[in-house]
Amino acid sequence: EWTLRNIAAMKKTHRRFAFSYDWDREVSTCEPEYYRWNQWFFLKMLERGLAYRKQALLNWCPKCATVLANEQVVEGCCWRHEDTPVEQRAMAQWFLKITDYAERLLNDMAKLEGGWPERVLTMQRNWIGRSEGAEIDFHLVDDARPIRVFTTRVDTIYGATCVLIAPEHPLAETLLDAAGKSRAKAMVDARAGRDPGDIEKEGFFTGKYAANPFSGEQVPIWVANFVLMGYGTGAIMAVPAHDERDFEFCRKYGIDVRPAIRPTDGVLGVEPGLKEAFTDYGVVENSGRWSGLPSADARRRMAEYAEQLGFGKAAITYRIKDWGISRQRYWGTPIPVIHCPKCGIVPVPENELPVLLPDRIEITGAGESPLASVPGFVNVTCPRCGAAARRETDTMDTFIDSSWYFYRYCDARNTSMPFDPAKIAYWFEIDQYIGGVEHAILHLIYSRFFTKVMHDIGLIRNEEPARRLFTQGMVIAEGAKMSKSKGNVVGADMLAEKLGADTARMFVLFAGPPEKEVDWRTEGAEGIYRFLGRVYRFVTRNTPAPERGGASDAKVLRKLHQCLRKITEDFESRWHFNTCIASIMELVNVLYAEEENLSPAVARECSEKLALLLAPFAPYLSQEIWDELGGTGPVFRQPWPPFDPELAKEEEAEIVVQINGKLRARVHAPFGTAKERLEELAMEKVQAQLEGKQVVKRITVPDKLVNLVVK
RNA sequence: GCCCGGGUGGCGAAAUCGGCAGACGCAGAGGACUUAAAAUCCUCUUCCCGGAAACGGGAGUGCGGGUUCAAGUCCCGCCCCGGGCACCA
Repeated sequence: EWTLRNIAAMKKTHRRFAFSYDWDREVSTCEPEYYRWNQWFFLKMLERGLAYRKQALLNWCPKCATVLANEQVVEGCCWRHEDTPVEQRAMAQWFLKITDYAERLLNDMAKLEGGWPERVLTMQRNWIGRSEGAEIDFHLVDDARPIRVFTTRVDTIYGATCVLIAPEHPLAETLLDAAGKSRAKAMVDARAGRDPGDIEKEGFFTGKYAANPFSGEQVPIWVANFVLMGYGTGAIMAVPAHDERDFEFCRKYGIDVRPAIRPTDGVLGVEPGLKEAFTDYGVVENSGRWSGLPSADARRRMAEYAEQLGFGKAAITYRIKDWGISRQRYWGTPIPVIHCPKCGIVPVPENELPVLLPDRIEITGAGESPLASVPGFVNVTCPRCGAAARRETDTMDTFIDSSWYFYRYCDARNTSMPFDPAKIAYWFEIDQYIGGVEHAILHLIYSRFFTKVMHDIGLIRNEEPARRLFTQGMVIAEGAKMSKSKGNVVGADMLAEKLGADTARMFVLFAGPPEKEVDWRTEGAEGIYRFLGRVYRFVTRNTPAPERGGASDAKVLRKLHQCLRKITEDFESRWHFNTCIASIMELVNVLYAEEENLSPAVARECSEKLALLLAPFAPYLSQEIWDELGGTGPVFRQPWPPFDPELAKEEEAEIVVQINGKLRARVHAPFGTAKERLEELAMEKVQAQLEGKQVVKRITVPDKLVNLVVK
């Protein structure tokens, strides 16, 4: 940060530089003041209908004894306990309506293009999962009740040969007999915690029929285990001829496969020759008045038609679901509401915030929040009617804390607001944010959501938190990601203990570019230790520097300024600190080689610059050297040293001479030597190899290369 | 299955815009210093062929093609590894 600030100041470009570090080490999110503002935000959202409570099937981690958000379930397991499958539990829980923001979260990604890694944007796009289609009502033949299905391909509706509902679909309750219900229940249970790819498609006929509103045709209604209640309407029309999953299902149960789309340049597939579903767009066929239309037109017009006749409409479905924030943990911000038997859900008045955690509690892990067993916390009076009431005992997901901590940074001691909007207007957006990819669809989507909510409340002007995002690679130790929560960070600590913090830090930076994943090995660390020793020895034996001739001064100064240039440029752009360190090593190697011919002034200059160059990588040694040299104060108070492009310039250009693209020789010439002269020099040099050949073409890149094409 | 990354010496890696492949470091070999060892300093270290050596020649960036005077880098087709998403209708 010191280096970047200084470079920015030097170039007078970036006026502001804000950096974010791991939040739970910086702003303390478990302080009463932080709770207060978490709760304040929650109440604002409640006011706006963005926070709500509902009974739902939720992901439950038995180890954490709490529910989790969808984003926190990884391959059917808890994100903190990767081998513990989550269970489904029906509970009343608090949600934040992130789905209201799905469209904006998606559209505003255009602003992040270029500044955020494409990978992260793609992951968010997939997670939001916008899908355009139509909702269409099929009607029960018996009593005309509608079954609403979602489809992206209305154009295939004449090929629908059955309607499939999810086993937990509300209609199942009324359509099925006792045996059917228990089969449906078994399907739901069999699905829990398993990889969907491993589950075979299964279903059974409900005995009922529904009418296709377009064709009037009556098709059977089946319960199918691969239809998800949580997506779309929980019911689909199966078009086996044009959907792979439907095809597999219908073939298995002998349900009709009937084509309704033909390839644009082909013919309609006809039974029984159909071996697989044709899922591309094409031309609508066998579909009454719609036949002959291209798929894209039919999709649009059929949705409009359904809307006119009142049995459907164009619809957009998102994969993202509302953010479940209730946790049955002790450690978290209490959700500031009171349940009154008369008034229902009553928000805690703002002047009573923050609601704090009780001190003495017992953690039972019994499935209810630990707070529920503290009568002094639970038993309250309703702020509205004064009747005896119960305080909400769930606490908030800690991802709430991390969603806005970086705003709090700018005004951490404010006690009348979460922060002063004027300060945020000055600092934000964040110029550069740094974090791991593992947060692509967790923290990085939540904090974008929070930013938009705060914008809508009128607190901030920016609609995105960070202009640029850098995702550092993970450190892998014994095949597992190194992390605080896993507690396997010992490698780095032990290295620091053995070879010092400077060596440990520099070794990690030297291992590879920061965006790349690294396997944790300590084998090369001695090399860094040795290098730091070499630096220290050079400085100490040259302070004061002995009187010597300066024959190598120019050469050494050139290397020094090349190194300064390299690091300055790299800090501004790529952050490839491994090559920065390599270039300091090169400099030190030159210093060792040329030491005997170094004037005292240049030796001194190099020592000073080494202290500054090393400061970002090895701060302790750097300060040590700085003191040794008689420098005052912290080395970090010094400005970053500018490089002199003139001094960094090579004396002469080295010109590569190629024959037919193969390296044959090198010649030296002053920079800017004319093309003709370079070619002359090159021909001269490789004369022997041109014997008996004819030069048909000459390609010359000034100051770089001459390529002779010969026959 | 779909969408991203990536594949370069014994190892970590470098080559930033199509222009010297392997910088820098680890490991290894040899030498200097030392009674000796450690530490330090110096030299060598992609592979193959020739040479006592200096050096010379050839091959080479996962595989097969292509574009170009010139390809690790661009294009087409494969293989392998890592990550993300995944009965999302």
